[in-house]
Amino acid sequence: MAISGLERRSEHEWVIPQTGPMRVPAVIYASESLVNAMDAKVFEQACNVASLPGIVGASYAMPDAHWGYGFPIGGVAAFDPTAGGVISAGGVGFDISCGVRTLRTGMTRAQLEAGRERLANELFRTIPAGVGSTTSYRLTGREMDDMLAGGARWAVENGFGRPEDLLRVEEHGCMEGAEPSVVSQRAKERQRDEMGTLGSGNHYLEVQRVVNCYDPEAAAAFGLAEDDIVVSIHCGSRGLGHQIGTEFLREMVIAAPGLGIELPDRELACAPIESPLGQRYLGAMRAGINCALANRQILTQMTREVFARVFPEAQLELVYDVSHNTCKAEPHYVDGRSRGLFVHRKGATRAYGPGHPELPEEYRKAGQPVIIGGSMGTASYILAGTQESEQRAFSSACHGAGRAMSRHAATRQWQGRQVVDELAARGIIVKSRSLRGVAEEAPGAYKEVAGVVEATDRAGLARKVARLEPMIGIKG
DNA sequence: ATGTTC
Repeated sequence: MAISGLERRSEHEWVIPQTGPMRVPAVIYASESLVNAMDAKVFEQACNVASLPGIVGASYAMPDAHWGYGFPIGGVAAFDPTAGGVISAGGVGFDISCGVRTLRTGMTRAQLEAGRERLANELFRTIPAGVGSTTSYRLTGREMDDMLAGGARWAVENGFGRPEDLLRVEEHGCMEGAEPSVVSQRAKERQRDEMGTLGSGNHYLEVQRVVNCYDPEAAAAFGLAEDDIVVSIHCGSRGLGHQIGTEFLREMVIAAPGLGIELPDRELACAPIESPLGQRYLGAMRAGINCALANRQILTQMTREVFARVFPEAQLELVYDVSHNTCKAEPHYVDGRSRGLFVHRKGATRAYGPGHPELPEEYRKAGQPVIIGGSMGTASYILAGTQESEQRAFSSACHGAGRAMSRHAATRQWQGRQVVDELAARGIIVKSRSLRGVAEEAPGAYKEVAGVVEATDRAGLARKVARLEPMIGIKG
């Protein structure tokens, strides 16, 4: 079946050939049914990205792609700084380094059941969640700058977690090249008492059980077996990342004409990586990445403290921490030679294959853990990066189910209370301070995560390792 | 995503 403008290259790969202002083709990795269900805006946005200066290879969309600000969410694009390549605030997204980490507890389902209700209550009471949530960890100006430079490493040095955690975080917990001095005072003020908060929207803390190991060897390498209890934390850089995104987006829109950049869409505002503005954004964005890494690290420590009260035997070792909204400098092979590229992944996960030097020793054979968050009430997945992913989309994979309808549409279709009750009937405890938020996040408002993961696996972006089913959800 | 519209 022909889908307007798309050529099918293989079962799970679709191409929009280079035309007009496009500098490279657009490539969509998805099944036929996912492509059919995608908003045409995704294809339009992928083509717009393909027209940006210095783009290398192609503009990619992952199987969970949906309409976003400028770039599609589920979009991947790499740029060569020596060829006028650009960096785009909209290409990273507002929630800089939003991501997810998974902790294994060493507990089985039967052990959890004995105290599940109490654990849910304690987590809900302890983990600050929701719009404008704050904590008592209020940072001084100096501490803020140290946190922005040090990320999760700063958090560990300040008592939040264990040094060995850092081996299982991208960038070993600290994004180098962060420039706290170029982050505005306003961004810092917004973040001052938001460290260790979950936030709202699709962010969550979930207690899950491993229900299926598709690749037992890789699952064992990640410390996972069927019936194990794990905890996943999904959140980002809170007010700070949002403020950085807002400010630089505005500045890039204003600066673009003077930098000789013609924008097909003002939401694609960007600056050459080698320009002073590009460098300033890079320094601020990297500080935003560190903020998110530190935030997830602090939340990890808070979660450990809750478990210590309810299940003292639980261990809570970090499996891995991945970021979904980033632009990172990485070497990639293009046409047989290694080039230093800046890879935007917006709603997309890095998925390094086996043997990559960035990976911790014990994961080097299996490949990078790729954590795919489901919606509340549906499964999450752990995948592993593949060797061929490097040739697909610069070692990238999807990040979640992806929304199937707007938040507004979801609130017309569901009541929060009804969603909570239906999940409870299925044995899933969901706790949230916002019933409207629960309605917006109703499982039915998302694509079928299993189909997205299957397409990701079949497209060769990452391979399935394990499926996780929710047991407790703490929502913003 | 977001002190849910500086």
